[in-house]
Amino acid sequence: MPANILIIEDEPAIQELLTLNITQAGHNPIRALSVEQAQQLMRETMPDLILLDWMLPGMSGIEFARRLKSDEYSKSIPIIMLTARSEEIDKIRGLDVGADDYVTKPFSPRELNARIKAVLRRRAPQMTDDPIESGTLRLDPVTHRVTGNGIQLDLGPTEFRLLHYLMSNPERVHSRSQVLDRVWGDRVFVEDRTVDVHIRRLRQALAASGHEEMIQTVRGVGYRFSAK
Amino acid sequence: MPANILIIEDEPAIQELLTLNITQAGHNPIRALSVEQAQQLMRETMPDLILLDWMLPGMSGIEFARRLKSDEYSKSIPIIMLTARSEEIDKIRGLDVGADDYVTKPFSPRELNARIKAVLRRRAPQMTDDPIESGTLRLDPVTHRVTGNGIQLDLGPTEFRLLHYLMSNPERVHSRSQVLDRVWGDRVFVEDRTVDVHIRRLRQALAASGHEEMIQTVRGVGYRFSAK
DNA sequence: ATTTTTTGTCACACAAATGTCACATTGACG
DNA sequence: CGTCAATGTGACATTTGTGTGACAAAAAAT
Repeated sequence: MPANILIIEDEPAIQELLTLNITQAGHNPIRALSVEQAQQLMRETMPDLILLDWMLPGMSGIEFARRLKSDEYSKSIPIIMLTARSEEIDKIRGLDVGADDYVTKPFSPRELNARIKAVLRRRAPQMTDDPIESGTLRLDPVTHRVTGNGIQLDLGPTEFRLLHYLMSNPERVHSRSQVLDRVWGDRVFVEDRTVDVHIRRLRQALAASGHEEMIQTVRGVGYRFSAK
Repeated sequence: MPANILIIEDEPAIQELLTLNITQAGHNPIRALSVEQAQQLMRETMPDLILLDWMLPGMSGIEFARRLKSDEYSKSIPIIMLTARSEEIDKIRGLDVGADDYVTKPFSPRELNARIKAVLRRRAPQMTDDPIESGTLRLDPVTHRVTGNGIQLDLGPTEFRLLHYLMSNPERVHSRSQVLDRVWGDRVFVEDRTVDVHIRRLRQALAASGHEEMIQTVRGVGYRFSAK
């Protein structure tokens, strides 16, 4: 699956190299030579990943990364930092920017692509408005309906959002706090165990249409949705 | 992350200097003035890295390095060679000892620490969320699943973490305390033997999918994971 | 205002997982 | 071949994590 990758790099030669790499890997590069340009481009296209040089004219890459990670709409976008030397990685780590990974220049195309792949795989896919089917179960975000084997399920609002989230990210294990973040909203003071209760209610509702064991418990970690 | 670093150096002055450096860098120096002493100390503590002078009384550093690299139990331990002059580096390189890096005396503390750090980072891959495959065994941290020959293994939380750790660092011997540090957490009061029990449980689970002898016992030292 | 639904939390039950022990087995070494 | 230390193994009590039903407050519907 191709992704939009925003490249923020002021040196044209490296720009070019990165662009080439990303294109060959089947992704869609978006090029910015400065932070200002990047901000402009981000309004137009929401990138799936940002490649960010840490030394930039004007605002430093570090500062920009920190700003991105503190903003509600952009903080979920993974960032890979480009640094000149390996010692700098530790320095940047210490500064506690929210970067997801680091690559040192000069980099090998193989390494870069491997890291891009890893970061993209790690990120949880967004919840869309497209209908989702999993086995005989079907959830339609638009009509707000869930049917299993033809029967319509009766879910409460929270149960619906929970199921929507789980079906959007099948096979993946979700910790309770991850679920709280994504399903309840970002600033809640709700106990972790509350998730358990809602999982149970959801399981009960699913069982009513013959869907048992679609939601699995991974002890000590969280829950997983699977078509099975 | 502090590491045990074995220093093999006969000149007391340089010994002292190295010790100081390593301590300041937050590591734990183990001092040996001769090869014999070093061998003795290696039985007691398994070092994460060896700093080795190439000119030593008795057996030369070169010979010792070669021996270490040919020995099953120590060949995975990285070695940094200390040489008097830069021209000697090429000579030693030509002799094809398995040294991982070289430092010339006199050395700057900064350079030494940088190289130590680099070697340690190279040798100790951190546990990531990337799936790991080893032969027909596959562990996926994201889905929290382990499959062997297609069939899914049923592991407890600790067994999973343990296997994850081992598979992240294969072909390498881990002492019980190292395992406790990395798998259990940083400050536990748990008996060393507890590791043995969990290793056994893990072996049992692996055997259920036909994976025998993937975890080997190195008597007096620890355990090693190997694709075989 | 009253009823109904939804929600978060709690207490308890139950099953899985954990750490430790005692004993069996193995391997190293004289 | 015998001794000793290290490791394998099964059993056990305890701890931990999760399922579950009930309940009251809050929100929504009537």
